[in-house]
Parts: sequence; C-alpha cells; structure tokens
Amino acid sequence: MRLGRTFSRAFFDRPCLAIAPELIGAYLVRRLADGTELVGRIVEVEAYLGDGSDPGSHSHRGLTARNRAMFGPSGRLYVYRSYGIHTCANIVCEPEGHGAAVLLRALEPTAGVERMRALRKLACDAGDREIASGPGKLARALDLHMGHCGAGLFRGAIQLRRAAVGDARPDVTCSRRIGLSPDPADRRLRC
DNA sequence: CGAATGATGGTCT
DNA sequence: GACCATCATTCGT
Repeated sequence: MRLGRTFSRAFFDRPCLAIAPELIGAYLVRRLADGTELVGRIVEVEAYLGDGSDPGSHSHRGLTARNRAMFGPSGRLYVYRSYGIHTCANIVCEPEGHGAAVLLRALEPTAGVERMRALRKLACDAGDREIASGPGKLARALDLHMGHCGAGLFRGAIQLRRAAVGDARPDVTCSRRIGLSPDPADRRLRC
C-alpha cells in the first residue's frame, strides 16, 4: 500500500457527481487514540445531490438539526445514525449551503485489518471482504461515530488520501441506486 | 446460494 | 406515529 497526498480543499468544492467516481481507489486513514492506524481503500460510494432533484437525499427537505453538517463546508464528514443502530459516514461536497454529499459504502481493508475485525466483533477467520462491505460495517470497522460529524479530512484522526502516483487505477463503474427508491432521473449515483 | 425479517431509536410530520 | 441512505440471522431451495 502506498499513500499519496491528502486532497485539496478545492477538490471537494465541485459537483458531487464528478467527485464520487474519483474517490474510488482513494484511501481513508483512521488513527485511533492509541496510535493504531486503520486504512482502507474506497471501493464503493454513492452520491446524494443537493440541488433539490434527489428525493433520496437527506438534504432534500432542507436544513435540519440532523443534516446540518451536509450544508456546511466541504471536505468534512456528515455522519448520521441509520435504523437506530448503524452509523453511516458521508463526505460533504460542493460549496457551503448546497447540501451535497457522497456516502462511503465500502472499503477494502489495507492496514490495521486485525483491529478492524475486532471493532466489528468478527471471528478471527472472517474474510477481509466482510469487514467493511457496507456503510454501517465501514463506520464500525473504523470506529467512526456521531462525534465525528463535521470533522475535517485533511489532518488529524481521519484523513482522506489519494492513491500514490503510479498506483494502478481501479476500474470504476457507475450504476443506478439501490436500497431506496430509485432516482427519478435514473442517474448513475452509485460507483 | 437467496429471500425474509426483527432489531432499534432518532427524526420529522 | 411513520419512516428509514442497514445488518445479522434465520429459513427455504
């Protein structure tokens, strides 16, 4: 595994539909309180629009206490609780006030794998694929929680880093959304 | 395998 | 009071 630089702030002030596929192959780096570094390569994301055309987006009905971070500065996390049980993490995109974000749906673990397995309370022989193959699993594996809502991704305990120059570029495919009502315009929101 | 389902609680109407 | 940007488990094939 070779890590590149963090993304520039300007990178995130662009349309979330453009950002989403470019996040595939990037690395999410999580440093725990005891110094353990957990790293995963992003393999699946989903865009949630802020222009009012996406009924599935949390921002669709305007600013609320829960989705406040989604309307805040880009390049930060928007974290929410799902089904009362699970935690999901998004990256806020576009200029402040737009309400656009990209949901982190799955990672391929690349460092700190044993610790992730423990955080997920998985058996020692569980496959790496099980560790972060879903938004709720991903947050649990990296110990992301509501306290991280609004946290920046440029420095500190949670960072998003480009793949190193020369890394094989992953094949990126985009498809329609699943798991909630389909996008009315059938846009390719899932990557 | 795949499909069905209960858990569980904050948020919004 | 309804609705979830989900997951693990259970049951059927």
